[in-house]
Amino acid sequence: MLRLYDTARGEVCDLVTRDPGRLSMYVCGPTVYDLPHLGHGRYTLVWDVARRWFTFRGLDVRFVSNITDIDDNIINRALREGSSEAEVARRFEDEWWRAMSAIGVARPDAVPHATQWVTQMVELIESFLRDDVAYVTGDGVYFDTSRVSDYGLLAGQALDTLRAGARVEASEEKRSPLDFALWKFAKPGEPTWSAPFGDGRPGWHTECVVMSLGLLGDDFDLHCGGLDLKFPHHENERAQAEAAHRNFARHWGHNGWVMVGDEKMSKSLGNFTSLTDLLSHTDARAYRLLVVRSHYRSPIEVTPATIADAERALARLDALARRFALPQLAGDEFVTPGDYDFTGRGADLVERVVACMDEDLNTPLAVAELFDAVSVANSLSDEGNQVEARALALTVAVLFGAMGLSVVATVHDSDDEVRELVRDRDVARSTGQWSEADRLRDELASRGWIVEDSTEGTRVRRS
RNA sequence: GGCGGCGUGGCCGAGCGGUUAGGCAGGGGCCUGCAAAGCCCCGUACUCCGGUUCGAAUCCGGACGCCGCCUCCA
Repeated sequence: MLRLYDTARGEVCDLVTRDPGRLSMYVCGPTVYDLPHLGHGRYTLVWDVARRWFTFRGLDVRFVSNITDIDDNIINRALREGSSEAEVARRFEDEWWRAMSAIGVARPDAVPHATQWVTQMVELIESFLRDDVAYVTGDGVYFDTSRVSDYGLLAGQALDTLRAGARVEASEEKRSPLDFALWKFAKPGEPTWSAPFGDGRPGWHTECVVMSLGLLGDDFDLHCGGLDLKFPHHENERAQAEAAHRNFARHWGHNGWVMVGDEKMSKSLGNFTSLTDLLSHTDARAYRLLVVRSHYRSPIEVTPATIADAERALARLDALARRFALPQLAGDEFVTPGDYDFTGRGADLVERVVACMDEDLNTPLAVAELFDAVSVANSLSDEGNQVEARALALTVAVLFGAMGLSVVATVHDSDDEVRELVRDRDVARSTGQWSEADRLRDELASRGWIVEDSTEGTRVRRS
């Protein structure tokens, strides 16, 4: 039984899906007004791993994640750049998918765009006005949070205690500081959609309720996002669903922050590193490994030291892939167990990893099991037991693949000159000319190649 | 002020009542012409103070330190 921490209940619970054998999940996507940073990278990786794992475990997963393509930040950026909102949104959405593809995060099954769902949002807001759950002010339509009795469930706080600490916003017509905008009336020059209660644009919290319910239906299984969305974003989504008398997510998942020193990485603090920057000098797989080596609900620190650590660990996996000529799995195709016949040690490993992963996606424990198996596979091979060794190594690759991490056996393409040096060195070694062989190795090293001798002759790989 | 989380060996990071977590780095050995890769051995850690227990990193109480949310944020 798959188990997962549910924020609403505050504990790890059985993941009982609406339809047996199927799982619907919605992950709150980005607002496209800037480059994706490491925090976006972490949440997309975490939920990509979850999606792949659920698939590996035999669930038919439907994965929906939105793009918020209209909001204040986009408007401000367009204004600053003298371009249009649509242009800004399109440009950064392109950047987004480029980054996602670079870190190996699979495309969602559906990608709703806020601007495509305005009609449904307007209908929802109208119903709120009709039911007196929302009210109109000078600048928009607001949701009356006092109308939802259990408002604060996700935050774990009662409404009145939330209000006590809320900072008061200036020039506010809201009845309560907790009330939130469902709709913002357009100022001159801003993008606008017509609505019976006044032309304008939708508020952020309204998009996700409408799109998640619209695409996955009432009572869908899993709603995920970064911990910062827990409150107020997800709370506000919940409140709307409740006010609309619709069953919302059965289960809530939230991932922890990326930290910079002792601070959370965030746009407002300005302490972020873009994914593009990271990937310019780091194997994207190292970032995925770094992410799965800690639990998804814990904070992680991404520093040159932790990245370097992950890169070296990854090199160990790639060495395994080279030694056993393992296939490169993961990528767009999801790994499922049906294609493999696990026996003996491999079957035991699968069983152990499944136990770790099924219990609230304990990837760090699973990774520990896998690294143990790496040593065992190498030992078996050292002892000459090639059949068992390779079977176990393959199982390791399959299970990492199930988390979306491919091990890579690729011997990088070398040019003619390099191949000649390698050939010369093999000749020198076979005739015992050690100093010549060493000189050729140094020569290769100076060109950025690491030399590895094997029974099949000299092998080189990029340093 | 309210709510929540965290403090583990040089670093990263699991565990959450009794058994070696794991990785990286470091030391020693094996293998190798020498290396690389690989294997073996080595650190005996849990912020502090009390308590419960045959036994606590793990439970309870307290202290200290740190972080987050309550406001846009993945």
